[in-house]
Amino acid sequence: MLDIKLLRTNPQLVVDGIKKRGMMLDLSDFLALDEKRRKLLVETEELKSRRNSVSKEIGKMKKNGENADDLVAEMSKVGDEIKELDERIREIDVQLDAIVLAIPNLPHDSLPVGDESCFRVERTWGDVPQFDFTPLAHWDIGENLGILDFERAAKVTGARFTFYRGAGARLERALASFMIDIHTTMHGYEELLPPYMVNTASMIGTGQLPKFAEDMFRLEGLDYYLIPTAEVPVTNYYRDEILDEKLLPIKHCAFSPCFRAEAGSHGRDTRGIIRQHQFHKVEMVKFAHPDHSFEELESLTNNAEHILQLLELPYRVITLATGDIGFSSAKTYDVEVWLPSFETYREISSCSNFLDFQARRANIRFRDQDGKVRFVHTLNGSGLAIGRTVAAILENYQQADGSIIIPKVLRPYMNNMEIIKK
RNA sequence: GGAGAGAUGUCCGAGUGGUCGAAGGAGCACGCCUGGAAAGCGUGUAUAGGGGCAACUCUAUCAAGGGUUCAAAUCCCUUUCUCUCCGCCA
Repeated sequence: MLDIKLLRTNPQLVVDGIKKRGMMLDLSDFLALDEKRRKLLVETEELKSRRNSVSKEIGKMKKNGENADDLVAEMSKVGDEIKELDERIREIDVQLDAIVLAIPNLPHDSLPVGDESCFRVERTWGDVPQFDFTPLAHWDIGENLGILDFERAAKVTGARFTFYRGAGARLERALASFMIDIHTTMHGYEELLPPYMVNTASMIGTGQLPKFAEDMFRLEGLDYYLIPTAEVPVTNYYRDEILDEKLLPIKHCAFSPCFRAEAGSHGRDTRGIIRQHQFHKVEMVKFAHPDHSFEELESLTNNAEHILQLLELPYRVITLATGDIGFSSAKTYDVEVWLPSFETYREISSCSNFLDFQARRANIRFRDQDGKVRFVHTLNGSGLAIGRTVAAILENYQQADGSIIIPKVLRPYMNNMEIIKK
């Protein structure tokens, strides 16, 4: 959520910022409602002030045994007026809320301006593997080795679900443990294992709601949603709290399954495990001092890259353009891993600085040295998406005979298994 | 699921209709004291939103929402959460 005062005092700046996303924003309704609200607010507050002082007066009179019936009758009327005004204000508040919660964050100035094709490549790492045979797609590799079973998953559940089997399942678990271990021991993140369902307030806090309800799985009859990412429970961990400045930046990592309805992506990535309704991810979340959040974004991104370096998977880092960043983000780096069968880099981590956008929604603050209470900056990034990491390993480490060499760093997590073969 | 108790400021905790934005304590900040520190003492210490656009002032906030009342932290209702006992269960 953007600062209401910014919307009020500099609407043009907001409109221009949103325009960079390729979206038109009309704030005239907001400004009219906001002004009307403040007018009513003054009215009702004057009446309340009067009621408060007269009520005190009545109290004194009664104590002295005087008759206050006239004042009581008058205040009864004032009370009715207040009730009516408050009701009108509440209605306006609902409308204002709906408007403000639907406005995305402003893109940071450092972003390339344009649509999703306008990303900027920041760096590439590792050598793209050369094969003296035609490399297979990970779904073919997985099925050939009997470690991925799409057909039975479709029978048991439906499209966009997968059974991992044997060494495949083990690889997935090994990656989760490996990533968490690196982040907790080398990068200084404290692990959280969060609930996999959250309430509406949490979904609003991180920005999934109210705009993107169709992307989520909601439990019937309950105010619970399956989490689309651990970002939601972990960021909301500190919702409505005032943090100690000395503790910033607070860094948490979390392993969790992620559930996404993938509405609107019919026909995209229908094969394999790139786009599933359920996948695993290790997420990194930071709560940072506003003065240092962009430095924290750099190190967060480096932490994600480090995992790929240890796994010896080639990747690149791009800065998303203004038209491609997520609703809540001000700046996003995507880390993209090389997938031989796609002959391209595919997103495996998305690292974002949300500034105070989420903190304002979720009311996460800190007390600074002067005793002032301010919003923190929140950041998060995948570290990494595990299903996509499995896909990358299968494709990049595949051998001519269809077997898979297991990356060295994972072997201790897999009972020193070195190769997956039939 | 049944019965009961509870939810107050950064934290602990008092407060059962009017003088309560809220005692007391801890913590924190500043000052005094000290060679320095601790202890002591003193002072200060909520958030949000209005209006003046500065000193200032008003309103709201004692889990959330609604109600009673001239007036609610305090009374009533609903919801959420926490704790205890029972039941059930991994």
